[in-house]
Amino acid sequence: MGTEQRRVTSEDVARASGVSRATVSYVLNNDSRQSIPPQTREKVLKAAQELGYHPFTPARILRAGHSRMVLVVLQFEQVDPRLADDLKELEARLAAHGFTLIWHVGLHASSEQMHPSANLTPEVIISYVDEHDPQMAAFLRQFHVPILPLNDETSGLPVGKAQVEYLVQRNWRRMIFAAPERRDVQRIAQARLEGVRQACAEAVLDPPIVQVVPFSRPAAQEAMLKLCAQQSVPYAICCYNDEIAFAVIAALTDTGIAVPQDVAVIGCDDIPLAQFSHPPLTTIRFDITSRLDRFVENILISSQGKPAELVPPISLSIIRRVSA
Amino acid sequence: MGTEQRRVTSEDVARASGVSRATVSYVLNNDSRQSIPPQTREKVLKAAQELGYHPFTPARILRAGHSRMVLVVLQFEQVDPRLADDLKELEARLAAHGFTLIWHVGLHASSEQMHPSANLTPEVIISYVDEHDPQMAAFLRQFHVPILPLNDETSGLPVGKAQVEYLVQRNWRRMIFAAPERRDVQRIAQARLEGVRQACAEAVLDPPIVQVVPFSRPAAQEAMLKLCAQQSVPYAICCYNDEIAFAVIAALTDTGIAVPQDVAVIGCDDIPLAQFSHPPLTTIRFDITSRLDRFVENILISSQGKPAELVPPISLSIIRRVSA
DNA sequence: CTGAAAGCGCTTACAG
DNA sequence: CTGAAAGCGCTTACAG
Repeated sequence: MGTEQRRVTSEDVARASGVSRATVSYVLNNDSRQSIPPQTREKVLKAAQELGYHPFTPARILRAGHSRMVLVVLQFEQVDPRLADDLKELEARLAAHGFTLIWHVGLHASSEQMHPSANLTPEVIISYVDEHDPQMAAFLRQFHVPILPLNDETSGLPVGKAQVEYLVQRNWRRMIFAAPERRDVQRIAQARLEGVRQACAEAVLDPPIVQVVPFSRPAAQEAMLKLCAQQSVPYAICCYNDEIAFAVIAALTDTGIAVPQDVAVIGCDDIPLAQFSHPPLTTIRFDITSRLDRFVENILISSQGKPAELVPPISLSIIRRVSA
Repeated sequence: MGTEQRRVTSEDVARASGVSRATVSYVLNNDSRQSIPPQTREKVLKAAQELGYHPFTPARILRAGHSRMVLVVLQFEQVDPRLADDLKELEARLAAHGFTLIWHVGLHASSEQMHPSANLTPEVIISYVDEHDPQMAAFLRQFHVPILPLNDETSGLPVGKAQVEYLVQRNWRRMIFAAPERRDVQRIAQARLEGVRQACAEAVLDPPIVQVVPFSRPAAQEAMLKLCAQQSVPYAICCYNDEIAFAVIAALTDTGIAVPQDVAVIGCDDIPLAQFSHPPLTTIRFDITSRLDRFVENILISSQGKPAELVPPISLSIIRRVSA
């Protein structure tokens, strides 16, 4: 909308079709409590069409008092294709209740500061981010609406456990945890590491060695060299996620260590490229869909200002390929 | 906001601090044309704080007549980390002009239908999608605001050309184009292929063989086998993008063909994982940043309803690694 | 069946 | 310096 041309309003449509604004609204919203004669209806529809009228959303929201918008907040790095299926499903179910899904994709910390509520008016926030990060928490809070975490703590611990349990079952006895450098995922990384720790303890293994793996090929190789110095093969590496697993495998290859003969590597997320790694990556996949029913219920409950119920934990499955 | 509790309004703040709504607004918006005594200012600020007041955005927008929002529309699959840098930069520059960046991430065709303007009120749309797709075009049009394509046609042709020129320079004479199956990128894929064609013609080479590469490891290998049947090494493969390149390299490896000794592979995008492929992937990187100045200008111009100017083409650079 | 009117919450001329 | 009032565009009781 430019500064120049005035907005087309329902007033304009009313005038053009010779009825009142009320009637225009009734027709355009298909109000079932009114019985508008087909003739009038036609006139209104035609005028609206010709004038290119479309209701101005902010006025609608102001009148209604609610936006029927649900905001998904995530970090840029979290947008991976796996998520798409879940969000598609969520979007469809929400739509059935008249809600619409919108996004805030966090680019970096400072940008969160600048968005004064991003001019958005969601009724509920679905958070994929770490709400325990103070900056992020402040960002989420400024919307003054209920916040529903989708990836809660429960997705951390079980991942580490599942990785180790799979590896132990296949007779690997020495566990390494490949940690990321990225600061924004440290919390979830810690949770996964804790899962690895617990599973090691339960299997009566030594505690895992933690190795940070930088996300550049030379630096990753250097890290692996350091690891080799303190630990001889065979051992298994539980990676924070699939991207770290790619870095680990590349570094091992560069170092001349055979995967999975000498060292097993397991990732997490099952990104689309996982099948194309060399060797193909064994990894863990989340199944969020199973939690969606309860989750949608929670959104509806939250939008009415009532407290949401607990959501059952995410279920995991192992995608077995070659690397472990 | 629940059905239960009433929204806290500037009226409430005014009452609590014993001033008028006008004064509340002046204080909270730091209106420089008014000189409010510090005492009054304090009172208002304190009351607002205590009541947890925050202005209701839709009312603000209705009053102002504009939202100062810019909507970025892209497909889920297009959200890759490379984009983050560009959008960060764009966001920062827009913020300097009082504009805020919001997102619509398209999940699938049908979902576009359901979003009746997604309840959003952007002033300008930045489109990363294929506006020539009728469905997408309809979706974009329903916002009734100017649409600025960021990835225009110019990003297609030059990519294919750059790939071939690099390969020719390194003495590869036989070109293959590895095309994606995904329907949503066919248009841009065609443009890149056309670039490959033109560059081949210019270098007086045979026209490229087009090979569609499915995105699953066995299917990709099958495709490569088919290719091998009609073309013996050496040849070079220009991939639609890096993900296809991963699939191609995996398939070649499975087939026992050496990269880059027998076959060269070049991608496009320089995704973060490109460095970790086996062998490390040679690819092409976009530099959108250089176009950003003009682009931001266009956004400002468009928001005033004036026609935008042409944006200079994206510049490309080769990221040379091992695969080509 | 249709229209005049109120009101959602905000900002900003305008009058004092 | 401060307040009463208008108006952004919409929907929906309410009166006819």
